[in-house]
Amino acid sequence: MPFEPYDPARIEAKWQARWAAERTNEPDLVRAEHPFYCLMMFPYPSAEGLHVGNVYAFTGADIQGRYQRVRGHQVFEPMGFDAFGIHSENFAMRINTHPMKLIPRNVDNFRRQLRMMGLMLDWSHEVLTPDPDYYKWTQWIFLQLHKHGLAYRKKAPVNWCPGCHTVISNEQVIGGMCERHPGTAVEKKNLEQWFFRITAYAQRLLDNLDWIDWSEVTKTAQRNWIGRSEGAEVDFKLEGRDDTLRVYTTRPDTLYGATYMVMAPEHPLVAELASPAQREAVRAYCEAACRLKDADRVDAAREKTGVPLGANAINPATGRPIPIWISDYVLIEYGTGAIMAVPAHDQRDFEFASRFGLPIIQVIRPDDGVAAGANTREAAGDGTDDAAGAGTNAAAGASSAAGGDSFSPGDGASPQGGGSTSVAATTSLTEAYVGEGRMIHSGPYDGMPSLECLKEITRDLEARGLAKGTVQYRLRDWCISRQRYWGPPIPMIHCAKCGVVPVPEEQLPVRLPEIEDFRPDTPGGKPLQRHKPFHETTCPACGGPAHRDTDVSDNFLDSAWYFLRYPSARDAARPWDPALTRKWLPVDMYVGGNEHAVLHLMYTRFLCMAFKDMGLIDFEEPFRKFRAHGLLIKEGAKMSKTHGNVVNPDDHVARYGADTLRMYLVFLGPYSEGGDFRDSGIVGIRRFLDRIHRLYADVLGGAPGGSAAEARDGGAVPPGDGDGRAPRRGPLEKPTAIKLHQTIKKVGEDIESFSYNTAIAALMELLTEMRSAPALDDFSLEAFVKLLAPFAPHEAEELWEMLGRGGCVFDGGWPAYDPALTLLDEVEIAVQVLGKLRGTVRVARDAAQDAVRAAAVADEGVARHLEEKTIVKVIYVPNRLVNFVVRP
RNA sequence: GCGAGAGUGGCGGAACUGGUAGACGCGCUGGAUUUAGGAUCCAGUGAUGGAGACAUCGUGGGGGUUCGAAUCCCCCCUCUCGCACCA
Repeated sequence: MPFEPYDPARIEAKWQARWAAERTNEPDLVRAEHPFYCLMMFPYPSAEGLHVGNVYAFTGADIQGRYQRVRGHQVFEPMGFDAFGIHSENFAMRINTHPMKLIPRNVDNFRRQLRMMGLMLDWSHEVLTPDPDYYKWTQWIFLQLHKHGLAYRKKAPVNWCPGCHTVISNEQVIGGMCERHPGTAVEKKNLEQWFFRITAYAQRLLDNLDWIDWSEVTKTAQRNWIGRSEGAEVDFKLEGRDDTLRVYTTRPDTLYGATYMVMAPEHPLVAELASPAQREAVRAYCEAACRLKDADRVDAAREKTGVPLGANAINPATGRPIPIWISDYVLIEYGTGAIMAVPAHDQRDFEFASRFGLPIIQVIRPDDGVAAGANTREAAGDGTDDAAGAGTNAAAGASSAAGGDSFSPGDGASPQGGGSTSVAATTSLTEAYVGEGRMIHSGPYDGMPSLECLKEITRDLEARGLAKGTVQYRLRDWCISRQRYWGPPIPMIHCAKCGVVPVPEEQLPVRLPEIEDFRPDTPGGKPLQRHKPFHETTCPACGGPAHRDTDVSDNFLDSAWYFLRYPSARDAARPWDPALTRKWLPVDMYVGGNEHAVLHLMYTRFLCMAFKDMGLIDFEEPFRKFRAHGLLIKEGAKMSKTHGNVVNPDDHVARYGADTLRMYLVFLGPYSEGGDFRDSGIVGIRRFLDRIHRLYADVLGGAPGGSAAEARDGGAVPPGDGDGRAPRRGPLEKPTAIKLHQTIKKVGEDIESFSYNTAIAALMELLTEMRSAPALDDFSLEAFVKLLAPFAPHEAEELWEMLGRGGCVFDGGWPAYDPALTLLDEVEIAVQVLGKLRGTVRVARDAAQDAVRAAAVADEGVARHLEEKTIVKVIYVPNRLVNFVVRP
C-alpha cells in the first residue's frame, strides 16, 4: 500500500515540526485583513504540568480559532503564563526552591505539552507575567489608576488569611474561608492598604451586561456579585439629641413596622450613644464582635446576639420612640452600618425580635386571593377588618425582653416607650412576611398596595427632608496590596516629608529584588521590608531618605490586562501599540472557566472602562464574546490530587494521540456543561480516526484490500469494478451527497454554538455513509477533511497532503453547502392514530395532505386501527407526521 | 435561605419552534474473517409479554393543557454550581 496506516505519533510530530518551521500559526498582525483574536485563559504553570482541565479549555477555544481560520480569517491565538502570585510562591516554599529558578522549568514543560496538543498557538507573542518587561507595565497601570484617583490608600477592615500571611480580596473569600486554604478562616484586620475604585464603575459594569455577548451563567454571577439594590436612606432623630441616625432600607413601605434600630458594633456613634448603665455591656459586646472570625459571624444559622444601647430614636412615621440595639448581624461595610428593624417583614429582624422580646407589628397584609400558604396563620381572619380587629398588645412581648436573656437591660431600655399605644401587633406571625400586599397599621397609607406605598412614602419623607432615595451595591473596592514577595512591587514611595509619592514612570520597572529568604512568615516583617537595599530609597520629590512600598500587587492585576499586551508583546516602548490594538481588539472570542466570573472577568472589565476613560483605548468591553466551558469530572467525581483521579494528558497522548484526546474531550458532552471523562470511551474516537485514515488510504492509494473492503463482499453488493472494493474515485451518488451537505451545514452550526459533541457525531455518520458509498468525488474527500480539521488538526493536514493538495488545510477555505442538497427527496412520515404511532409511510417531500393521507390509510398497521372508527379530524404536519383523531 | 442550571437505556449523552424518544459513542450479544486476537468488518441491543407479526409501558414523582408533551403550566423530590445576616 502506498500509504502507511494511521500512526498518530509519527503524524503529530511531523506536523508540529512543520507548523513551527513554516510559522504557520503566526499571522502577520500588521497586514491581516480579516483579523480574529481567539483568546484562552493563560495558565499558571504548575510543577505538575498541564492539567487535563486546561487541555479541555484550550481545545475548546482552539476549535473556534481553527474553524475561523478555515473560514478565511487570520487568527491570532496567543499564549502566556501567569507565573506571578501566591500560588507559585507557596509551591516554591514547599519544595524550598526560589520561584525564579522554578518558573523556567515549569514553563518549559508547559510549552512542550501545549505544542503536543496541537494548539494553533502563536509563540512569537508569548507573555510571562514575572518578566520585568511585562510587570513594568503592570506597575505603569497602577500609576495611571493612581493618577486618575482610582487607586487610593485607606485603613479598613480587610481579610487577612493566616495561611497566606497576607491580605486577600473579597472575591477570594469564600464563606469566610480563604479560597486557597479551605480550612482556614479569614480574619479581619484593620490595615492600611491600596484599593482600586472598582465601585465607581458598578453601574456601568452592570449596565453593559445587558448587551455584551457572554454566557448567561457568567452574566448572572456578575449581576449577583455587583448586587445592586434600590432603597432609601432615612434619618431617624435621636431622642434627647440634635443629631440623627441614618439607615439604609430597601423597604421604606414598612416604616410603620420599624419597632427598633440596630447598629453594627463598629459604628462610630456606638460609644457615644451608649447610656452610662449600658456602656460596659456595649463595650464588651463590641470587643467580642471584633474578635469573631468572619466565618462565624457570617453564619446565618447562628443565633442572633445583641445588646441595647440604652438610647432611643424616633420613628419618623409614628413619632414614637424605639430602642437602639447593637448586633453583629448588621454589617458596617454595607449601607450606613445601621438599620431600622421591621421584624414583621424581615426574617433576620424577626428572629432577633423573637429572641429579645421586641414588638412585632405587621404593616402589610397579603392580598386577598394570595394563597393561604402565605406565612401568616391568620391570613384569612385578618381580612375581616383591619384596624381594630387584631387588637393584641405588643406590650406583653416587650416586657418579657427585660428579664429574659444574657444582658441586663439597665435603665431606659424599655422598648416601645411604655405600652400606652394601642397598636395592634400580630403575634400570630410565625415568620416574617416579606411579600407584597396591602398596608395596614400605617396611618394614612392603610389600604394602599405596598408597592405603591413604597414610592409614596419615600416621596413624602423626601419632601420632609428625612430621606433620600439611593442605590447601593454589594460590590466593594478591590484591595490589591499583598504582603508577599512573588509579585510586582507596588511602585510607590513613602516619604516622611512628602507623604506617598509615585515612582516616576521613567524609573519603571521597580525591580523585584532576588532575595534568598522570600518567605512571608519569617520574623522581621514582610520579605521586601526585610531587604534593606530595596526598602530604603530616596524620595523622587524631595530627594530625602524614603521607603519603598513593600507590598506587591494582587496576582489578578497581572492577568487583568494580558490580552492587551499579546499583540504588542515585543514592544519595549509602550504597553500596547495603538494601531495594533485598534486592529485586533476587543478580543473576538474568549473561552474559559466560569470560576473566574467575579474575579478575573470583573477586574478585566473594570480596567478596560478605566483605560477608555483615560483615553488609552477606544473600547470599554474587552471581549466581544465570552463563553464559559463546563467542568470536567472523572467518573462522576471531581478530579483532584486527593481523589487520585487526575488524568494526565501525556499518558493519553502517548497511548492514543493528541487528535484522539482532543476529540474525545469535547465529545464527552456539551462544552458549556463539561463532561465525564471515562477511560473506557476514548477508544471510540481512536477507532473513528483509524477508519478515516483507512478510507483515505484505500480510496487514494487505489489499492484494494484492507479489511473494510473484505467485509463488504460478505454481505452488501460490491461496487463491482474489478477488485476495488473500497469506494472508487468518481461522481457522488445522491444519498451520499445529501448526507455530505447536511453535515457541512450541521458541523458549522454546531461549532458556532459550541456543540462539539453533536458535530463529531455528525462526522461519524457521514463517515459511515462515505465508507459504504460506491464512489467518492474530490469535493467530498476535501470537504470531510476540512470539517475534521478544527477537531483533529494533525490528521487533517496529513489527509490533505495525501489528497495531494498543496499548502495548509487551514488555508483551504470552509466548504460551502448547497441548501437544495440538504433536503431529502423522499421523507418518512409518522402515522398516528389518536396520538399513538401506528406506522410510517414514505412519500415525496412536501407531498400534499391528500396523498399522504391516502398512503397512510393504505398502510396495513394503520388500517387496523381505523377499522370501525370515524375519523373526526386529521392533523398533518408536512414532512413530519399525520395524526388521525377517531371516534368509535 | 436566595439565584442559576440539570434529572432521558447498563454508561456518557442526542432530540429544531410541542410532532416517529434514545442520534453518536462506550459496553454487551450474535455472526464474518482470522493460527489467534483485547485487531477489523457486519448485524442486533429501553423494559415487559409473545414463537411471531404485534401489544402495553417508558424521559425524577404527582396533576394539568393539547389531536399529540422529554419539551408548555402547577405542586413535590433529588443533584450540581454560584451567592449567602448586603437590610
